[in-house]
Amino acid sequence: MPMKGLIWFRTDLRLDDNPALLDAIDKCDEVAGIYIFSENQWNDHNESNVKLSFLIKNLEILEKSLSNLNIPLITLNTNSFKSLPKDLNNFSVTNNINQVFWNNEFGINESKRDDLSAQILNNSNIHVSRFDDQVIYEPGILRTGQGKPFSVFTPFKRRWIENFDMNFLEIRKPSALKKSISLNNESSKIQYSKIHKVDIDLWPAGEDAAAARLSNFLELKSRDYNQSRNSPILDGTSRISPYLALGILSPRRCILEGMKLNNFELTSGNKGICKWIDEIVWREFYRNIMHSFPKVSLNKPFQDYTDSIKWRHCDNELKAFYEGRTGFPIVDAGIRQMLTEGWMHNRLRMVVAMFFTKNMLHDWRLGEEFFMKNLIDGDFSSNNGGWQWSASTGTDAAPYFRIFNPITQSQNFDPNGDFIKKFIPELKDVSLKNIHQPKQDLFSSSDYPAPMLDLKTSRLRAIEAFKTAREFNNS
DNA sequence: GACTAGTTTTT
DNA sequence: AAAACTAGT
Repeated sequence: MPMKGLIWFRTDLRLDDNPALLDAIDKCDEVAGIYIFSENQWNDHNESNVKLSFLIKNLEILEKSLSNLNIPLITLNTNSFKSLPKDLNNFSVTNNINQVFWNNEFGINESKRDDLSAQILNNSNIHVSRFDDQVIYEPGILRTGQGKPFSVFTPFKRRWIENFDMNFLEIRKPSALKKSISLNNESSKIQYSKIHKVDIDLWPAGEDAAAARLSNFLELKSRDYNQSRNSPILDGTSRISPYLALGILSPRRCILEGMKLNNFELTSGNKGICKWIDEIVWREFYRNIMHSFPKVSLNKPFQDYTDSIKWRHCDNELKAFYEGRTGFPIVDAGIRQMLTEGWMHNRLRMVVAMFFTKNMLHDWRLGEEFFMKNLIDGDFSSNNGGWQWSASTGTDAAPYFRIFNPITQSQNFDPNGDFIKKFIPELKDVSLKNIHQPKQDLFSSSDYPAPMLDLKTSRLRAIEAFKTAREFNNS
């Protein structure tokens, strides 16, 4: 009897550096891939339409590249994570699968789903093999001297480097199977009710496109990354986050290719490359936070005291914010970039999040949700980590009194207003002198709204709200 | 318990 | 130049 394997694909939609795929090919004579989709679950997690559209395109490409290895890709629909383990088990039993392989996901619902799936499959005498492809170190493994999980990036990174070994980055190529598997089930088309067209030029699908983008960035931009990453108009970032979010590209591959260009150094050599690798480690850091502190997945802040902050709630302000009409050009340009590209430059994510949580004093969870619903690179742990950092409710929190000034940020990082003009056409004729604060320009277009708030008083209001919550918690 | 150092800064 | 903060050693 041939050994039949099933690879359950989730956020690892690639052949390159895919440990579950490699092991399935090693151990089995015949292998199928499966992707199980749930529209309900997708919506429950606030995943965006633009990301869904990107997902579907990537699955089509994955299906083609898997077929070169003699591995068919089946897609199934399920109701939710709850119904999924049963459906996966039924499929496996019906098709006489002996072993199921997957790469772990660390979200709280995802872990539960995976544990339950493994249990049900084991009960059917199907062996389960689980791997890690999202991180260099299994979450929770790196610990402080006191044996606690890290909650500050720098010491985490220090330990990460201390324990690092080049062997971690050994990447094998998968080989093709001799024979294709025969299945009793047909694939079903992924069911969804709404879809958003992805700009194919901005986000070409597939791992070849991802690899090309990575090498293009590393060759042309990585050395200047230390400086140019802060300028939204220079576009000095790699823009690989959508590929990382769905696993079209692996973080290990990113680190390896970066290190190759830097004489295999992590801390010395080119500052830009080191900084960029840092960002991959940040991603791993926030995955560790999600793993070690389940509360952040349960709508709770990392800093407990911030739960008693009295957030404001104003529907008009929220509406203006969601549409990119706050009257602060750099904030609005960032929001409008996200609404048109499905992606926002990281400097602007911070500016926008800080403005929302501090100046507007609105609950960071609303902003977190707004981003997830509109980003092509939506990733729970990175998005949650970033929002909580900005809101000073999270790990490594910026002291609550350190509040970005959107005008200063605009002057520093979009000095000529080029980025503002690109995304806010109403302001295209505003003079350089007034572009960061257009309402002071007599000739500015009346289409653009007046500032929704006063920066100085709203800043003090936020500091006061944090102070009150802190004192309330100490008493 | 003292000391160090901190992604992304402000007035 | 200073600060209303604090994890990790």
